Amino acid sequence: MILNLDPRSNTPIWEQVVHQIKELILREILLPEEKLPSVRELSGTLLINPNTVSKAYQELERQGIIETLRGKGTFVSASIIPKADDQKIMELKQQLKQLFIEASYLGIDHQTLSKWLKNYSEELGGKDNHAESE
Amino acid sequence: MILNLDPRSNTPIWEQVVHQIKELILREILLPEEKLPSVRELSGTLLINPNTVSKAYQELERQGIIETLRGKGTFVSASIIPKADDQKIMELKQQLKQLFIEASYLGIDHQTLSKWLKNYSEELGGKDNHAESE
DNA sequence: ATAAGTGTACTATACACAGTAATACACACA
DNA sequence: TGTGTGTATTACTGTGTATAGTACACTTAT
Repeated sequence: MILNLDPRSNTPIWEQVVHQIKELILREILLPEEKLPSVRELSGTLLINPNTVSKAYQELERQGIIETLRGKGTFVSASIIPKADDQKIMELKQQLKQLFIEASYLGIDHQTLSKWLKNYSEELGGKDNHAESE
Repeated sequence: MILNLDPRSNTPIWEQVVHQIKELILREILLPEEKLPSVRELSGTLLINPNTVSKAYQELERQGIIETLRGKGTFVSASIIPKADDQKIMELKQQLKQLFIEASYLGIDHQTLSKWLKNYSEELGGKDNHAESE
């Protein structure tokens, strides 16, 4: 598995791993029940510390996205149920608001942002996107 | 000036100050040419270090949003011109993509996000919203 | 001139966290 | 038994935030 990591980014490496694996699952490149690379293997290919990979896997498991079986490996969860965590939704809205403000100062209006969102939806969310009938 | 700061947030205090002042300007609570509180005054009311306020002001000036006059004070820029910085736009799109992914795992679709964006636009962007002729 | 108020610069310190490194442990499976 | 899993622990380094204190340059009003 090859991920795009930026050591100079301000977002921690383990968080970048979390983000990109979630994206791979959304894109259905990683399928339910599929086995992920071992901690040591992935740390080898990504040239990062095993502890960093472990931290990413633990965070993904905490979110219910992957499951780990001691001695066997880590696997994509069979069914990923979207959790309507109110706390996280509030944080997301706050983040969206901040993003809108930054966009405003770049001369980008909300309609353009919505258009981009729609593109991302078509590009990534081919799964439960209710798009089959379109 | 009263801002809502969260010392336990992972975003630095000076960055929170930057964000909230940008929002106040968008809301037209802070008007062009208006004087901002002095570094020492704001650090007093916010109970933070003057250096932290100074860092926020310097970042705002770097973005062309405020202007500082030595010995006189800091003021909101007379005209804030949206700069179409390609680099920043790319970062914004990346951030929006990540936000969409997180939303997907919370069961929120792109249409809901667009609706929220529209709300923010009406709530905040009453200024140069090209809404005069519409 | 003098004083007060402005932003700025500099050094030092404390603290938290990311990341690395090395090691050891518990479990599954052939 | 041996190899490959994930996990836990400890120590160390580096980076960045924030605080604290001090000093400087400038503007304005007295």
